Parts: sequence; structure tokens; C-alpha cells
Amino acid sequence: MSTVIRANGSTRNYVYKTIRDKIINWEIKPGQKISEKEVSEELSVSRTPVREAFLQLAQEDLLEIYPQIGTVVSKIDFSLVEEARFVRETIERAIVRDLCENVSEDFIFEMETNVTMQALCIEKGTHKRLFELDQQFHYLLYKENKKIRTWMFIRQMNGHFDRLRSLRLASDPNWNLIVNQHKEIFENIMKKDPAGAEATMGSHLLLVNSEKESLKENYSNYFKN
Amino acid sequence: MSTVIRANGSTRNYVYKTIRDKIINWEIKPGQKISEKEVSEELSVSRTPVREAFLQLAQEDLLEIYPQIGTVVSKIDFSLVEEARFVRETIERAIVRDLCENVSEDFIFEMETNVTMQALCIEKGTHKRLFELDQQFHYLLYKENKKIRTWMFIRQMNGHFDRLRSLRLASDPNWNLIVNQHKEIFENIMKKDPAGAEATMGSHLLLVNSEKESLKENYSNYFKN
DNA sequence: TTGTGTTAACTTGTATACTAGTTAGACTAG
DNA sequence: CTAGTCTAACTAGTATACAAGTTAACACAA
Repeated sequence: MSTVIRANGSTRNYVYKTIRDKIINWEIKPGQKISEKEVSEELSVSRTPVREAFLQLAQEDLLEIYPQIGTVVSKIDFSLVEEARFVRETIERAIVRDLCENVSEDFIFEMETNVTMQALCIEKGTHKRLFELDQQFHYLLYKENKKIRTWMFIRQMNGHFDRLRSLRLASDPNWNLIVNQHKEIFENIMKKDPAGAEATMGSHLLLVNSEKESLKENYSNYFKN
Repeated sequence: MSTVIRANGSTRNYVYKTIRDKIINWEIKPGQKISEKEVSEELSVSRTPVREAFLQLAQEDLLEIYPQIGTVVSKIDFSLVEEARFVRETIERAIVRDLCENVSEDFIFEMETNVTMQALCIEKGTHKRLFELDQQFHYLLYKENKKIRTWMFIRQMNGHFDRLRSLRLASDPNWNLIVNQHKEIFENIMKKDPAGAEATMGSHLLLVNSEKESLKENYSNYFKN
């Protein structure tokens, strides 16, 4: 292991981030087998940190570990997607409502930057980049409302939700709606319109439901139900 | 390791549950040192499953692991308590509101049983038993609303919140208010009164704030701030 | 007495060895 | 050819060995 990698965190964390990223971005497919030994050889580390990363990913329902049999990347489970969506909608409605009372200068600047970059992404960005900006947009809301720990925990239960969002961005290049909704949520906060912000956030987090059926048809192998 | 223990789950899980229970019930105090080797000897297992349990507990902010230095049980952090309280209030208000539309027979039976046992607890129960019934009461709400996964994730971020609740039950034997609120929430659901249920749940989950200051004074060593 | 260097005993992180259990395929008996 | 058995190669779970770093106590010199 190079010192460079370890400087950014432990080996365990490096393995965890690497695998999680691959799963969310569909480089490793739902249902695909994956083994501790195989990964440890690919990344040139021992089984221990790989195993620890696996346990964390299993905790997030991204891996299913069957003792003495093997480990597979979990197929997308719509009930998990729906629960994650429900939690995010409920919490983020409360957050944007609260943010209408007062926000900091830093927040405004970061949001303006983020929304601008999203608009640029429509022209010449990748879906992966837009996904990251989307993620950051929501993170900024939690941060400004002093709910960073909440964000981290919710992120943990978002694995299946995130994979669906990622797939949606990749398969449908019409990103205008999403970017516009982000812009609108931000504008509602600036106008101190809690009802508007809440409503927009609600419909924003309902989007994932709209294409559920078509995705399910086209990629049925990757879904549990 | 006896087969009996393993039958109820892996060694890792056994260690995890044992330590978590001790932390929540103040058998291991905030700020106290704890080491992988020590625990592995006490429970007669190797360091590996103990370490894995430690990692999970650190993930829940119940342990703070300092590499090459040691591990301590984290002191109670009010900002974490508040975030956990916020999430639970927001989510559970939404859940009880929704449950006012329709509930199953099983749910009614289980809730009646639970509330009755809570009432008995006031007379001759232990605070630990009441804590468990309290926990089960809220779990039943999530279960009936098909949010079991949500419950499991929220439970993960409730370590600091739970310790405070446990301390409160132990130091103030006046449990009437809590038990009555539980009863009232259930009755509101049965009366199909969403506004009432939501309001009662709101004030119920605000209770922990009320004695914050006095607990902080009497047990200042155990708090981070 | 004070300050400094050394060492020994700890800590967690990582690597490896061993255990127990599953599975798929080859091989053999009928 | 078929059915059944056995084996070899895999899996994850657990135990142990080693690495790297911290700390505190102790010895010793100024």
C-alpha cells in the first residue's frame, strides 16, 4: 500500500469508497458475485480491510453476505427505494421550510455556484458529474440547517435510491427538469416561501417514481421485485 | 465459543449486542476506556469479531477509535441528541398521521398489550423494562406503516438519544407522563385524529429536552458540551 | 530538583493461517 | 446412460501473528 493512499484515510476506507462508488455507478452490477479474496488481490491489500468494507456495505444493504457461500451485490429493492425516498422527502421538506427563515452568505454563494454548474452540465457534462452536483445540492441544505450527521445517516440508507437515480440520469439525457427544480427550490428559499419550497421539494423527490416502471422493464434482471 | 451462542447469530453480533446494551444502560460509562483485547478476553473470543463490533459501534458514534492510542465510549453530545430527536419527531409525526387512515387488527392488539404492560411497569417495573417497552411502542408504529428498514436506520443514529432517555428514566421515577402520552398517541390513532396524534407525538419527543439542563448538571462528566 | 532520553508495555491496523461449510464436477458403480 | 458419491476448489468466519505508533514510567545526567 502506498503512503499516498493511506494519507487520505485508512485502507479500509479506501476499499469501501472504491467499491461503493463502483456499485452506485453500475460498474459492478446488481446480482453480480464479488468475493473478499478477489477484491483484496485486485487492490493489493489483505482480506481484513476488504472484509471490513464489505461489512459496512452489507449494513447499507448494498451487499448480501451468505456465510460459506459467497457475497453478491444486492439487486435493487423497490421497497428500500421507497423507504429512502419517504425519509428524504419528509426530512428535506422540514429542512427547506426551516431554511426559509434565515440562511448564511456562504450558503447562498455555494448554492449559486452549484446551480450554475448544474446548468453547465446539461450542455457538456457527464451523468456522473451531474449526479455528484445533485448530491452536493442536497448536502448543502443539510449542512446549512446544522444536520450534517443526519445527512450522513440518511446517505447510508440511500444505496438503492442512489443507484436508481444514477441509472435514470444515464438512460434519460433530459436533465432539464431536475436542474430546474433545484433552481426553483433555491429560489423559493431565497424568496422565503416555505410552502413553495416544500412543495417543490416534494415533487422533486417524487421524480424517481415516475420512470420506475420503464426502468424496471428495460433492466428487469437488476431488480428484486 | 458455544454452539448455543452462535445459533442466535454470529459471534460478531453477540459481541455487538452485548457491548451496545451495556453502553445504553450505563454499565459502561461515557468517557470510559475500552480495548479490543480486553473485551475479547472477557467474552472469550478473538479480537476479530470484537473489532468488527467496535467498528459498527463507532459508526453509530457510540465509540471513538483513535488508531494506535485507544478506544473510548463517546461522551454524550447534545448536538447528536438533537439531530436524532429532530429526525424521529419529523418521521414519526408523518407516520402517525398516515396511520390514522387505517391500521390492522394485529397492530391494535400489539399496541393494547404494550400500553397495558407500560402501565403495569409504573407500579413494579424496572426502568430498563420500561425503556424496552417504550422502544417497542415506537417500533410498532414503524412496522405497521411498512417502515421497518427506516426504523433500523434511525435506531442506528439514536445511541446518544437513547442513553439520555435511559438516564432520565433511571433518575426520575415519575413515569406517568410518558406512559400517558403513549396511551394518548394510540388513542388518537384509533380516533383517526391525525392532528392530535401528530401534536402529541411532537410534545412526546420534546420531553427529552425538558430535563436536559438538570441531567447536565448532575452528570457533567458524561457530557461533551 | 529538573530535564531528557530510553525503553517497555500498551494501543489499533493489517496480514496471514486455520476452520467449517457449500458447491460443482468428475468419476464410478449399476 | 444414469444415479449417486466423493473430492477438490471455492466461500466467509474466526484466530493469531506481526507492524507501526503512542504513552508513561524510570533511569540518569546536569
